[in-house]
Amino acid sequence: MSQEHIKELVDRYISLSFSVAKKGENLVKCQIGDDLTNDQHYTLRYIHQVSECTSTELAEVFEVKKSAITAIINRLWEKGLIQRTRDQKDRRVVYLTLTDKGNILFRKTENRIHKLVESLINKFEQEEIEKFLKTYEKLNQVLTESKDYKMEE
Amino acid sequence: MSQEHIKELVDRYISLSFSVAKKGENLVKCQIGDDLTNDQHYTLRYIHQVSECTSTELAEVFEVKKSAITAIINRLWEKGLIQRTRDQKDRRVVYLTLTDKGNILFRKTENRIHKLVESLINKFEQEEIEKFLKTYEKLNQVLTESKDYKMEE
DNA sequence: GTTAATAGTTAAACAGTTGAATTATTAAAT
DNA sequence: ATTTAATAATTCAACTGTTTAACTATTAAC
Repeated sequence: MSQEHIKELVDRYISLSFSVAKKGENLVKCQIGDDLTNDQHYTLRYIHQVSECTSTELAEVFEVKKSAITAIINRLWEKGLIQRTRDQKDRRVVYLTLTDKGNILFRKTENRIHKLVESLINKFEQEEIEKFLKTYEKLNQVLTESKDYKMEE
Repeated sequence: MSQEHIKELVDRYISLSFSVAKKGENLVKCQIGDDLTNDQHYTLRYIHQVSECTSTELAEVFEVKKSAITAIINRLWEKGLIQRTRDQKDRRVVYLTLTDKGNILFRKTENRIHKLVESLINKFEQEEIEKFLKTYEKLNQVLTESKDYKMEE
């Protein structure tokens, strides 16, 4: 592939990924309302998915430091959406779960987002979506493998 | 499409977009180094692309409020990477351009990012990339049109 | 039984964001 | 032509999310 062609693909990809992420975030924020930020909703989403998890697990999944997780969890905890439970065997560990209030709020917002995406997804052929996600998954894999990429010179 | 299938696609897409964005950001940050944040580099990138622009234009492109742009521009200006020039006809307008220092730094970091992406892009067939970007562009278009999506109930 | 490692928190500092108020300038109204 | 509107940009206070470094509490290793 020529240098010029690569540059064009890169430029297209960078612009797109930025634009799509931004627009997606904004649309999601409209559905979420003022109760939660996007990151907070995403955190609830993960905990809901796995039922129960720890700060360390969240930090690994979100690829941030543990103190960043503490801050987010504190805000969700202050809103009464999350419960902290100490492990009785290993008392260093704190398990995070959704409270009833957290569950209700998550389901409500998730339902709104689901309807939004449903209204968007109809504009695509099913096969187009499948292929897109397949390449996206491959990209994710490649990025994971390149985690420790360093420049030579 | 069945409800269950939609939910699965949505879940896959949300997880992927989050993960890819995060990993991409981290890789880019490694190339940029400590001189710039990703947002700062992206701002330099846009100004470099269009040669000259205003705060209002940046706010529209990045879909944030103008005061957020002022903050970013201030930091770049303090580093001597950006120049502010008042329009002589309409003295409310301030044109933003890269300084020589800004140009040199941008080119250096952009070159490193370019080499990174080049090393990743080889893992894909050209046709796969084209199709992926095409769907991505369509998604971007659909999101743009849905900007004012509101729930019915 | 002392030393290491681990899980989580705290505090200071910073980037990015919003919203409301402000300044300076230009456009519109009548 | 003078007042009123709108526009471009900035400032300030408040907030979220982030990192780094120091710290507490607990468990594992030797």
